[in-house]
Amino acid sequence: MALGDAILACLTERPMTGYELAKTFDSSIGFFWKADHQQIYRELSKLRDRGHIQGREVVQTGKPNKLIYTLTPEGRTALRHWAARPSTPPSIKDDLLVRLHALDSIDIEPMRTDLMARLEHHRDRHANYERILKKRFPDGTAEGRLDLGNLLLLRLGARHEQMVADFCEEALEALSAMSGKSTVVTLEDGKREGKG
Amino acid sequence: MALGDAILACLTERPMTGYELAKTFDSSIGFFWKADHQQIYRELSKLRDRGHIQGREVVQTGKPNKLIYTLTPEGRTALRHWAARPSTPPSIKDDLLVRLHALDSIDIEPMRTDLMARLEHHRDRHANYERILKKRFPDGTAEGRLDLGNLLLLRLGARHEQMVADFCEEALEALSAMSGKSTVVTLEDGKREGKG
DNA sequence: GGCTCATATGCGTCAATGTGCATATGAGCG
DNA sequence: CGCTCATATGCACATTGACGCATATGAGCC
Repeated sequence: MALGDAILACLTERPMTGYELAKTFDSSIGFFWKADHQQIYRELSKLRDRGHIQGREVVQTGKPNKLIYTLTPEGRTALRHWAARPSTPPSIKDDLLVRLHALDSIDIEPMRTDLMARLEHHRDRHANYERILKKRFPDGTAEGRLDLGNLLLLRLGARHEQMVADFCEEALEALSAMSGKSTVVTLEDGKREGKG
Repeated sequence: MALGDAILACLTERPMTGYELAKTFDSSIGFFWKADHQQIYRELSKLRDRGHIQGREVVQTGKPNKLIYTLTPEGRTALRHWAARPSTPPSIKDDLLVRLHALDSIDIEPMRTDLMARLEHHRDRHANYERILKKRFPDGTAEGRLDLGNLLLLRLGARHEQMVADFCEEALEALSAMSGKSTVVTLEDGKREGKG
């Protein structure tokens, strides 16, 4: 069980509908955890069956009625129990790493393209984290416990993205230095490799 | 499809049996990717059915016969095709992060215990990566493509563990500073909190 | 003789996840 | 009128993953 607990954790902030949760998993928590709305609705049903959350139907006109879910005392207890269990360190499991392991059996050009896309991706995310950090924690300190958790969370995210971005840069440089020997590097006109 | 490709990537090094692959996934690649022998055998069957690998039975006495799997040309092509597709950036998906997000709804002491365990874990892994790096790449440079891939791989692993370990340390410090206000911090005799 | 260990392969089940599809409606665009 | 978008919920199927169990045998230990 993992997604269920992540949902419980989200609902500690405020009651939410499945739709809102799906959006949350597309932004804040979603930076760390991907879950689409189908997964979330399925999990919500299970949590409701277990009595960890309670749904309150709100009748709407023009839109389908919505179900606002609230944590029950049982849900809070379950969350605390789950949080008291030792966490299992996750594996990295990045396709990039597998490709690096078989670097001499694959084509370099697509690998470079991919690394460049990934570099951009991780830089974007890093910038995003930094933006949120500056906005929510301008002086870099947190007041309450909740804030502290989110500050640490954002810091870890920022550092992680920074690290992976740096790694992509390094890998690209190393590949350039190496591919000069065996492969022609195709760049736009006017640009040239220092080593080419 | 992911594990299958990871297996193909492993088999570019040398032909292996399922048993050897399972051991590989418990050490080198296994630092990034967890897979037990059942998963591997199942995946090997699939890959064999697809013609990506070929099994050669070696009759043994005293032990069950073994099946040494070799990459077929089709398998190599499949690997290259897979490696030419853009990679999907993985999510972090660490229980610790979810707990941080709900920090004010959980118990702090088990959280501290967990962070300490994780700190040790990531430090161990970091030391392990550094050890392998020093052994395989004493001067920090790689010769061929294959070596380059593995050097980059190990570097990323080392940095990742370092970063997470640092993060655990920071989180513990922040928690200590904070818990002095609301919770009694139980430490060994002689130690005291600056803020307590 | 029974115990576990290492070698070597595999099945079955269930939870977790990923992907596609279905339903319902008002609002805005062409 | 048909098209897509945003809101809001959900089912069905396939894959992936985690966990336990089964089989077979030589070697070493008590």
